[in-house]
Amino acid sequence: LSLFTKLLTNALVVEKQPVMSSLPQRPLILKTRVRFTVRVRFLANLPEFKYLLKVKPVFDKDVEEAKAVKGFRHFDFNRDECKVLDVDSPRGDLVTEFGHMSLKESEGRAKGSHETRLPVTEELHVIKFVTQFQYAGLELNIEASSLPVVVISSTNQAVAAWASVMWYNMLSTSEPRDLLLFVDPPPLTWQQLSQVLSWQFWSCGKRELDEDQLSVLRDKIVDDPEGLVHWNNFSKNENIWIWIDGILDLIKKHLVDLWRDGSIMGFVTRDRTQVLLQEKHHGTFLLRFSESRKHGAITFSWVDHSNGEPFVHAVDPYNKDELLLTPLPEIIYHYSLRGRRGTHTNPLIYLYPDIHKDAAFERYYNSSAMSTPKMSGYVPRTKGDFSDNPTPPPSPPRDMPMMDMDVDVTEEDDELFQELSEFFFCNSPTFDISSRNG
Amino acid sequence: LSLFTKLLTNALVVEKQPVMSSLPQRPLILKTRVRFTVRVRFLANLPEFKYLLKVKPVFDKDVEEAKAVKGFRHFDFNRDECKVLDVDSPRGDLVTEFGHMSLKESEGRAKGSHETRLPVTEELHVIKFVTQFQYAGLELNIEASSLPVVVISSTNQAVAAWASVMWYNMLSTSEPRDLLLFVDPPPLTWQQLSQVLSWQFWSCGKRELDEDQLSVLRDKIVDDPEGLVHWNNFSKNENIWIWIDGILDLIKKHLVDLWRDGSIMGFVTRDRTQVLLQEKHHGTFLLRFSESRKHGAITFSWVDHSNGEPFVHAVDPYNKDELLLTPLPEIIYHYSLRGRRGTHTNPLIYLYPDIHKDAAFERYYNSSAMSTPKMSGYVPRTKGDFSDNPTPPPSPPRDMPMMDMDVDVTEEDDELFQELSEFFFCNSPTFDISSRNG
DNA sequence: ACAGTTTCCCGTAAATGC
DNA sequence: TGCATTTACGGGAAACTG
Repeated sequence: LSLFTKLLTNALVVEKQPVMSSLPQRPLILKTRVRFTVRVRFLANLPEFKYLLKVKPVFDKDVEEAKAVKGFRHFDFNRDECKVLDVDSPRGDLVTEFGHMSLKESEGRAKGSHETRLPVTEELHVIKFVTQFQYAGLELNIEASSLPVVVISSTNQAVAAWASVMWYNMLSTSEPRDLLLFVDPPPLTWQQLSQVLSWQFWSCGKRELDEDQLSVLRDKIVDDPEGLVHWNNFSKNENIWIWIDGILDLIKKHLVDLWRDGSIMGFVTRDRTQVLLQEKHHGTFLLRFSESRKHGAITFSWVDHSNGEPFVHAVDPYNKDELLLTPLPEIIYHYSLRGRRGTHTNPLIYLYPDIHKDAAFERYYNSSAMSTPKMSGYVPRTKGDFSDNPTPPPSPPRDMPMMDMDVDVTEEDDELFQELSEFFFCNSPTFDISSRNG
Repeated sequence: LSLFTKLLTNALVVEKQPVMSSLPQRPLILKTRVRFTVRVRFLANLPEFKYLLKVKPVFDKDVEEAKAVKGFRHFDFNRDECKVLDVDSPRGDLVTEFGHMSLKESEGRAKGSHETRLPVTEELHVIKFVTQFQYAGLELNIEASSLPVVVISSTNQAVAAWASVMWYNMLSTSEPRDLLLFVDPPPLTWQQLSQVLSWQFWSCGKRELDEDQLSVLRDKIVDDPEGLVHWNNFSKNENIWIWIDGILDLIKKHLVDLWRDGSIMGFVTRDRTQVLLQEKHHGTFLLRFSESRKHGAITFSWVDHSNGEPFVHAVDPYNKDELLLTPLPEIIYHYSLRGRRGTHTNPLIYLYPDIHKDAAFERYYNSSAMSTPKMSGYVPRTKGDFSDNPTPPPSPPRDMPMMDMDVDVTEEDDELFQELSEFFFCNSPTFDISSRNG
């Protein structure tokens, strides 16, 4: 039995509580003071080591990069205990679970000036698991490392942290782990970025971005002659990502159904909206996201032929608060404009190109909510019955993930390394999508 | 200089952060793990004791009652430090401030069965401050106690805790402190309870309850032939208080202006609404609180003469979520009913008895928000400009209070005791109201 | 199983640090 | 002073516990 020195890690981010789905996801975002769980699994099936391997988690162990960056933060685990690997009955693997883990910032921090420090969401850390044991006169130090971890202290940093995670992933498919990636972050090609963005929409709304949508995004995001996207424009100066993230959140919370159905064109410029609608029937409308509201908002534009010339109107966008109170299908159903002499009419008839709105949305009308709202006689309205429980996307970016980590220990084996690295990407949404949507 | 053994305390609850208002309030509700501040002041002006008095806070010191109740919880302070009394420049008093205090439940809890335990919101505790010093060969133990403290662990317990605080206050004006009051809580007279309730409305909405409103509440609350109100009916079985508290919260968050103006009749039965409205002009309406919604909701009823017979309509009540999005004056302004042939009219014309709605509410209309909402052309709506910042009531029940406590140390002095006890009640809202509103 | 109680943690606001 | 980062804590929901 020859043993090894080089170790491998694969990190799995899992749905929160009991759904121990095994869909692999990207690196980790951990929030200080918030509980997470790590499961460590010995890759080689060696039940004879039961109770012999004592594993200890260490934060940023031997991270040279940390010393190179001034003001790099230090963290510790709130509990600092070891666990002994035990046999996991179904598969017979050696595993253990660190539950109730959480991070706290530790004092010994070399405070660098603001200039020289990396923003916290660009600081990459790792959690390593170390074990030491004797066997046949041999003493071995085994180590396994997590994928990079972004440590945040407040949920308002999660958006920026997620941008880092995406950028990191696109750049380090098979390269060695580079914790200083954001000291001088390389640009992405539009091809790379569009792919990640599309995954995000799949993850939140069960549908990727189509060519037209991607084209609008490309025009917004790419301003480099060579078609590259620079980190600073993506997540710092222009901060396109914060805008996209607001839309993803809006979809996830209030528009999963309509987005999955493809009823939301979403990314269309005003000009193009004008062009598309004016040659359509009176009352044709489309749904697009607000380009100015940073926290995600959706609006509808419709064409009006009643004055001879086609005229395209647009409504002030609806944000999350409003959609929480009234789901979009209901808003569309009840939308009405005051005409001459106090008459009211609903100008929304066909969803672009020519689907009657009821054909598109009828299944989401909620009978009790759809009666004229706030009418006399205490009409009971049960609001949001179908929007309060949208099918939750499996493990979406915006959830703070539990950390469920298979620490895979094996002999020196570059092939396996390669295999697992690919595994990480192949099981990502892209793969799933291409096999589902053609 | 003769000294003393009997000590006195007066507890002041103060607005949260910097507003060190000195409006005295009732006993205390403290939430575990939430910071509070206690200021301790030596009543006698004895600057020569500067730096000689070392004060230590102790939770439930020598509380015999605690031992009598099975499962009585124990708490400790998260920090356990002493402070030395120093001279406070403006007044020359000896004071000190315990900042960053918080409570945590301690282990040594005698767990009683559910049956025998007091509900946590009926468990009364005290915080005592002890100091020991030598003077002229005399060694003295000085102690001062807070008014009773209700310790909760979650904000959802604050409503029930506040009920306890009110009940306690009405019953222990000048009696000795009884921490077991809720083991067998005495009833209140309607006279007593109505007074406290009225204060609550003053505190949240700057206006007390009038005779008509109190009469409706009396009919709802008193079911005892002798006009007594029993604790079980007030805060347990029927739990009238949770309903009233929801309304108080609604007022505080969304209706302070209208309530202060007296525009909200609020407590009116449906029957009486019918009687009042049907003899009024077409379009007369009144505002009343929902009697069924537990979390506070308001509705309007109006009389319609357009079909010959007066008919009184009512609208489905608006709750906090809805009022957050659209302030009530705006809702009333925009309310419209679909009539025959698609015409819409606003049935609300006169606020009962005969004030035109614009006369009553015009000052609360927000110009940009009042344009027809969600019309075409991206009409910018600035929602809630006048409702997001209602004048906050000074130190309202629903805020988790900081604890700012004058620990008043004096010689044996029953008169002062009496005086301070009265002070506690005389500076309560009642007094203020009667001197303001006549 | 259940009800009372506590913990968990997002999201906003405020405080803090540099 | 301004901006980046952390803390505070209400509120809803889940977890705990007898």
